[in-house]
Amino acid sequence: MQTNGKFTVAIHICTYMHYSGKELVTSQQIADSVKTNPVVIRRIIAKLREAGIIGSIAGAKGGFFLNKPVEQITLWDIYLAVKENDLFYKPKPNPDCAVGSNLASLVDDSFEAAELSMKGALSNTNISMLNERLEKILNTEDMLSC
Amino acid sequence: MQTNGKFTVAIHICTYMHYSGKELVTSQQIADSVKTNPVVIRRIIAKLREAGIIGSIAGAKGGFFLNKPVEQITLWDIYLAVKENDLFYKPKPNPDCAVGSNLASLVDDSFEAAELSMKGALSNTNISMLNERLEKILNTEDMLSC
DNA sequence: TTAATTGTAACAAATAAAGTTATATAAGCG
DNA sequence: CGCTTATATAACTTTATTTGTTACAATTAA
Repeated sequence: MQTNGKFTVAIHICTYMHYSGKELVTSQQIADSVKTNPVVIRRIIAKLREAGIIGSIAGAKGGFFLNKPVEQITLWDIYLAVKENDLFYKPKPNPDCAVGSNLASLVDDSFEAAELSMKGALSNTNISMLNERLEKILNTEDMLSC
Repeated sequence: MQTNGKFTVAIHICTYMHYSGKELVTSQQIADSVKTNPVVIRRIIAKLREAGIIGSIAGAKGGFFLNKPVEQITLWDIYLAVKENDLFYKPKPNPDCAVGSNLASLVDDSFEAAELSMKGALSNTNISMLNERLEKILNTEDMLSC
């Protein structure tokens, strides 16, 4: 998986939670769908929780739930929630070189603008829409759920 | 460095080549500016060469040169030249799960649109502009070049 | 012919990401 | 209350990716 794998898994988590129709899903159930470990899922959910996208209930019969209307959970919200680094690597200054010592400030605006430009594309899609697309695909197939 | 480190270094390479004012620069000179190994530089240049951005001359007194007018080398051109993976991780389908088996096709359009949306921001800036910004900064400072 | 340089393969080291184990905490239920 | 199931999170291990290094063939100027 790449650096951005968390984003994709986070979308998977939200889509799965909505699609399942259950009020509460466990990290184990999600992990089965994603084919990974429950701890990996809980780590990503921790970030989605901080962002107010997911809520959790501890203890027996506990689990996770979507904490906002699915129409209001966009891919951009999820992107921001799980983002850890800037999109592009910020060069470390090399003080011995005119170019190397200033490169970061030269590209900073462009890098920020590029990342922000994705907002438009990613805000267009929300979890409700992903679920609609999914239902449409599944109506034309026979498919097992997990 | 992140996955996108090559992009930043590639910008550094082009900016350095133009700023140096030399007709030919060696991978060693660039490596000193970036603070890395000449082979690392040549690997990135190999991609910039494939994209027609940089040309090379082998042998003694050889080196690299910018193969296009600096006004026509945009950050988007460089991004495409050194890009190896898609911007976002494409989920591997999990055939045992309705969500997991279809997620890739659900997010594909959004992911592609997000990546393409950066074109606007990154096409706005070219190597000539970065050099102008650099000269402006250096005029107000005293700085060593390497 | 020698020295300097690119081009590239092969390998090593470092880094980052993901996966795993372990354990504390919380809550439902008999 | 004590057992079971679940989250929360820390610590550690494993794996994968990226970067760095070494080595060497090919090229060209002097």
